[in-house]
Amino acid sequence: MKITTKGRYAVAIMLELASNYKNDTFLSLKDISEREGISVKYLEKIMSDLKKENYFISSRGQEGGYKLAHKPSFYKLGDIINAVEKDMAPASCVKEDNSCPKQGICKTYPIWKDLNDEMNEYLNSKTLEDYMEVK
Amino acid sequence: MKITTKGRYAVAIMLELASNYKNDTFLSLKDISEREGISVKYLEKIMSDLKKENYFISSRGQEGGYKLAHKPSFYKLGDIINAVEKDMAPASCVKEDNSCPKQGICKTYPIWKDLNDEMNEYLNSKTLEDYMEVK
DNA sequence: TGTATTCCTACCTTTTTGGTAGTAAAATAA
DNA sequence: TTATTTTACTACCAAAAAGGTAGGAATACA
Repeated sequence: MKITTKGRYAVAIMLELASNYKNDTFLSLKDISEREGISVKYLEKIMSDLKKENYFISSRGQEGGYKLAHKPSFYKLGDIINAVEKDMAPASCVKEDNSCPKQGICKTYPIWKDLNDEMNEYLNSKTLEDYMEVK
Repeated sequence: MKITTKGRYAVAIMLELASNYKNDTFLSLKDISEREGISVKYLEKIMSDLKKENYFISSRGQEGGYKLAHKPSFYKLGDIINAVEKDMAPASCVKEDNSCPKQGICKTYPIWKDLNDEMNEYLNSKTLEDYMEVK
């Protein structure tokens, strides 16, 4: 039931960028790498997933890097995690494209459904702003 | 973030046994296998994990099988899942034996902590009785 | 006494995780 | 203009976890 490093690192990256939001400067993966102890290469990979959501503005070359495209309160934790994580639901049957043959009969379905709802309610009610460090 | 088949099947098995509780007869893995579509061999493996918790009374041979040692309301979903699942916490840092070097500094810790609390609150507040079919 | 069942220990294949490597493209500082 | 820095993109790979199977021994009952 663990969230993978990808999901956890994605949130860490986004929090770093959120902290830098008011500066309006580009933050490089090298800087994030040093602060978070994650290789630049792995950060790149995670960024490529997050990028699809049009989450940030980037610039190459010296003084380049990333900055958030929106303010921190725009980014829900659930959206960030779902962007990089394959499968967040406790069971695949609670998703829209449920193809389980026991659909409608299964007695455990309500359990995973309720758990999924609990988790989503929490993850969609919180944004980066809620967990930013106060400065 | 998915719960593995082991965790999901464990709950299904326990619900089957809960449904049979009032009969006070032994329910065999063969019967559960047929109803749930899980091989007897895999059921055995899951049972061996659950057994450590002294969850049931068993009998071998003809007319043998398992029955619950306590009434359905005794079994919390969280306990059942934790008995078979290696790691239920969204991140290992929220557990007692946390050995993360960034302990105390990490800005994402509160996120996983809060999520873990939400999940546990739900899973420990529900028992088999809450999800048994009404007959 | 035969059969049905639990019990116990290995083993195995596939998928997922958690990365690394190499190179191209672009932006900027000098 | 040129060297450097940084993002962008594609491939690859090793270790761990998931999801089982296989084979047999022990035991209870009909």
